[in-house]
Amino acid sequence: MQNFEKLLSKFKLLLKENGLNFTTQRELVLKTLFNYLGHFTPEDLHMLIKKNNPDSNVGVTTIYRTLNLLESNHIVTSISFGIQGKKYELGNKPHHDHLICNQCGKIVEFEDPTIEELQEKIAKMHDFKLTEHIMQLYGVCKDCQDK
Amino acid sequence: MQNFEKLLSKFKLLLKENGLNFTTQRELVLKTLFNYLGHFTPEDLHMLIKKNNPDSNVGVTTIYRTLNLLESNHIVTSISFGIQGKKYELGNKPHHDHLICNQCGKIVEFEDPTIEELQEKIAKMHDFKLTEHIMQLYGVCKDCQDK
DNA sequence: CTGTGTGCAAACATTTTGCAAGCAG
DNA sequence: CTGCTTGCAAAATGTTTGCACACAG
Repeated sequence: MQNFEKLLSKFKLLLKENGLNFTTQRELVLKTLFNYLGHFTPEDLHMLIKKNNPDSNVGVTTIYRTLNLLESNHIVTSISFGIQGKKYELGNKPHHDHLICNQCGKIVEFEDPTIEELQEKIAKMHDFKLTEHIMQLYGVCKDCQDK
Repeated sequence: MQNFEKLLSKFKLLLKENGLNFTTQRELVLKTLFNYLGHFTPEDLHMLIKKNNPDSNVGVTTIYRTLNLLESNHIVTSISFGIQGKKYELGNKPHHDHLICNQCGKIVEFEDPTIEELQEKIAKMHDFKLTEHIMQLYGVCKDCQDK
């Protein structure tokens, strides 16, 4: 999912299938997530949208509702980042986990197939059928260590 | 840290060192955490304490304040369990992670040194100095699969 | 037109804070 | 006594809901 048009079509299709309408607000949320690839709280998104679209008038409520809608359709993913709160990211990347800097809040993504395998093994040992997992490494990034 | 007396002494010492007082409420919180080893939200604890000590009168506020105090002294640890919210557990066990059942909410603890090593390796690759990490595997436990 | 979507305000749930009164040392 | 602690009520957050109006199809 490299370009916005594709993503938008997918979203429109999903809406249609569920008898929902395509609206400016919903498009704005999706577009903002796409343009500022990253991790946002609903409030972050709200402010970003307002800043970039001063003429539009999108309420926080709509952000929450749209994010829930997008999440249940697996277009975005939500993750809880401790003190930073619950954040959303566009779910168009392969599965990955996060490294978080305690000082500046920077979030770095990484993948590690070996860990994924180990997780499966552990789940099996305890007779769990795994559905998802969260792995977050907290620490201090290079930049902050140098300060 | 296998018995309550030891834990209590440690706590009292800590209080003294910081010029804080030892009070019934603080003891109750610690005792409850010790007696019901598990994972509790502040509200869980509040209710447990009230139920087991009908004569005492401990406010939610105190629970929060005491948990923060215990956490900053590394006597308890807090973990965010997604929809289940933030929970606290006594920090007297070696480091471990959690398997959580999406259906019944059961929480199973496990350890895996290999994963710990891999996490260190990943942190190093990204020039992070690791301070802590969170790993939670969500799935369906044996009991719930059988239903 | 009809039904879905929206913003607003109010309701909620959870956690924090200000304060006067209550205990520990 | 002195000052740390407490419970209460109020405030602060973050999120959800009810409702009348607005808009998409």
